[in-house]
Amino acid sequence: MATTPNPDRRNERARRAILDAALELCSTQTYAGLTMEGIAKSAGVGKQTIYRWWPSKAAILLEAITERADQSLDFPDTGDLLADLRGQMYELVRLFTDPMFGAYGRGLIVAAQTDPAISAALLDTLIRPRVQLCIERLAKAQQAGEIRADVDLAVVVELLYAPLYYRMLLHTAPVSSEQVDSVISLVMSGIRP
Amino acid sequence: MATTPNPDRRNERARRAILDAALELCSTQTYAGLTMEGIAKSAGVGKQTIYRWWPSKAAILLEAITERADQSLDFPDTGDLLADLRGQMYELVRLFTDPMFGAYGRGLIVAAQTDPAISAALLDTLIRPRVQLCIERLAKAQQAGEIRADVDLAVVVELLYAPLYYRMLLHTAPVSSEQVDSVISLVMSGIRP
DNA sequence: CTGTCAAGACACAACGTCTCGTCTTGTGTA
DNA sequence: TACACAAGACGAGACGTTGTGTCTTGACAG
Repeated sequence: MATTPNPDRRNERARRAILDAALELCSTQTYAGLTMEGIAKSAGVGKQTIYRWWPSKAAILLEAITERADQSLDFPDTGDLLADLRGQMYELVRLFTDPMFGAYGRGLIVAAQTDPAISAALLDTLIRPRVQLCIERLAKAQQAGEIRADVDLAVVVELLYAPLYYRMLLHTAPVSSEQVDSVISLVMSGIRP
Repeated sequence: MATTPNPDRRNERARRAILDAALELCSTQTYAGLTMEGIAKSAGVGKQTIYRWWPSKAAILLEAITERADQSLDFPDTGDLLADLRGQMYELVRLFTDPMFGAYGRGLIVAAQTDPAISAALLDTLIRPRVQLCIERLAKAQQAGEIRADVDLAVVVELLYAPLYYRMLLHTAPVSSEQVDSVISLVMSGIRP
């Protein structure tokens, strides 16, 4: 069909089966080993049903992940900036070192290198909202005088999180909570009044 | 042949043609569009000749890049730490924003996600030697009292360079010399005595 | 009764292996 | 030193395999 499909008549059972099969297969093997045919077979679904609703396997994964990641989007504010940052970043370390999430997190970033649509969706739904929340938390601290007024908070966020992505993607060393502590310690001493 | 090929009888002309064709094709199209058959055809070479000497297209690119990157491996030491860092990092920005290098740099990192051999080679030949040189330059500054004695220099290097990789791979914002300036400025104020 | 569904056939592209016949190269012999 | 020759690297491309994305079919649900 060249015409756009009708979402009202969509079979929810098939959608669920496809998303679940994609995550299931991705945790079993590598992202590279994930195929449309594999997903279709494992979900008990025709290939056309997949191609009707998703343009690529990366799009499937992105939807599956977004669905699960929507929860726990809030950045804590206990009044203790260090503790809040540490808690949030430890959580990210947990995700990055989780074999399942690690596999498809890397897979999505890989897909984003060649597929601009995936790149944009990844940024819009996962990365940027969380960066924004971190900036807002830092802004409160800045207003409270815990951070120098001239510091660009967007740069601080990059400084905090980039080393985690760096290690995850380049495999120079394992992502760890020790790394988080070192990074926070150095960055904090650079932005304190 | 199951036996290993004899390097002494290797045809240098074919090797050159393959490496050149790989770089050429990689700059023309995307890394994903790079195929063994394409390289073979473009180099005027049989596929077997490629498979005899390289296990994957990533291995070809790695060798081609290493060959060119060997030069200019030294980290400058003009006595001015800030200027030295800035110069070296501007150079990296230039590479990352170069369309050709950008394409196969990203390609190599992508390949490293699924191929441990590529990952190891990438680290050993390109990443770690340069990280080491940066650490050594920082160590001199530390001995000269420009950096606090308790600062872990390996973390500093990650803090400096990770944001560039972060932007290159996640496409949150363009890699730029302005970013370098912000990062250096924040990091320096965190490590000064 | 229109459109989605599961199933699978289809043409295409790239993979990695293989088999040719040709040409090159290192080595042993004179 | 000169040369002959076997080993093997070469270009070309056929081959079976796998995954791609599209199309067709008949069943069935909104």
